[in-house]
Amino acid sequence: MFLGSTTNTIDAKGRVSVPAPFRDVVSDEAIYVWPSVHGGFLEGGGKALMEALQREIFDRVAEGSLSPEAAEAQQMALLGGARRLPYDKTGRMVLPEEFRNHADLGINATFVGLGNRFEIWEPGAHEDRMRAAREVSKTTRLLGAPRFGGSAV
Amino acid sequence: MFLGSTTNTIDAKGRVSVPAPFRDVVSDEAIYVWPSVHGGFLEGGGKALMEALQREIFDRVAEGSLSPEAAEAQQMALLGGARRLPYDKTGRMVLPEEFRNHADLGINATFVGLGNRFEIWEPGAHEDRMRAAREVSKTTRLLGAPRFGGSAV
DNA sequence: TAGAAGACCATGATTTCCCATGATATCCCA
DNA sequence: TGGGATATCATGGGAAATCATGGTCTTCTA
Repeated sequence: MFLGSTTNTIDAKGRVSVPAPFRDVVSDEAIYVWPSVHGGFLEGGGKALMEALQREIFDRVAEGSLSPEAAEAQQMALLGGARRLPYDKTGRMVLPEEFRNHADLGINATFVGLGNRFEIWEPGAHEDRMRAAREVSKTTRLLGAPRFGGSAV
Repeated sequence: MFLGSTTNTIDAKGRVSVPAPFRDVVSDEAIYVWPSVHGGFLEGGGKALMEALQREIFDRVAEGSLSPEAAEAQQMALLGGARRLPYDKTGRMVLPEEFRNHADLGINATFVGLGNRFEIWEPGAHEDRMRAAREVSKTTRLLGAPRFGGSAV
């Protein structure tokens, strides 16, 4: 499971270290990354996630909740934009320039674990987004969240 | 699995480099390509895909979800128009002129990986197609895709 | 025998791999 | 519990391999 946030540096060659905890999650020595259609950041996961996404598209067409046209668009946007990024022995991968541009990445990239997948953000943009996320989550209490005391957050 | 988009140049002889990652996917030293019946682009895959498509036609006739006439039409459109394109030691194949015409290809061709298959587009046309696909896929949320994006959209 | 198609060689640019280094975190034992 | 030894991690740099592409040569065919 992808957990936590880590900010690593991108060197002149476009290389970034994949956070070690993330590396332990995936099976093959690679992660799969694509530009998000929801904003200026990257989404990614392991091989298992890619396969699950494909299967879901297929299943939803079969059950009729997704039109063949929408499925094709989905495949084009997801698979057509995605890339398998293998990392070397030291755990480093190359972020293609197009990806760095999409996420407006400079010399730093923030990896954010989100369970079965993760996101890659420009650190400043991630800060803003986290602030927004905290605002939203204030109104929702999960099991195990403190009921009293503390400033919570 | 075919993934990502790559644009390569077509030389005077009609030769194009098959993207190296694509070459790793197929078993024999060739890919199978045919003009799409859905628009001005080419579709293709490996030997495994061709066999799977044939099998699917056969099976669907057997189970009755496809009439023998429709099956014949499918085979005609698919197998009749398809060609096996072997690539040389350097990974380059020749795109027949009829194919280049169908996809309106000039000096560049964009290979788009879509899982078990791929497409070949004129770069400009592909850009338009990709933009449209990303628009459509915004509305289709798969496996816990992000509900709220960042500041930069 | 001409023309086209296919196989083979050459080259520069890019990418990938490997080693080295410093910093941080982890472990272990007194 | 402290403090030193060890392992892990992120990052820099250089060497080697790969890739896309231009060109030449051979072979088949009409």
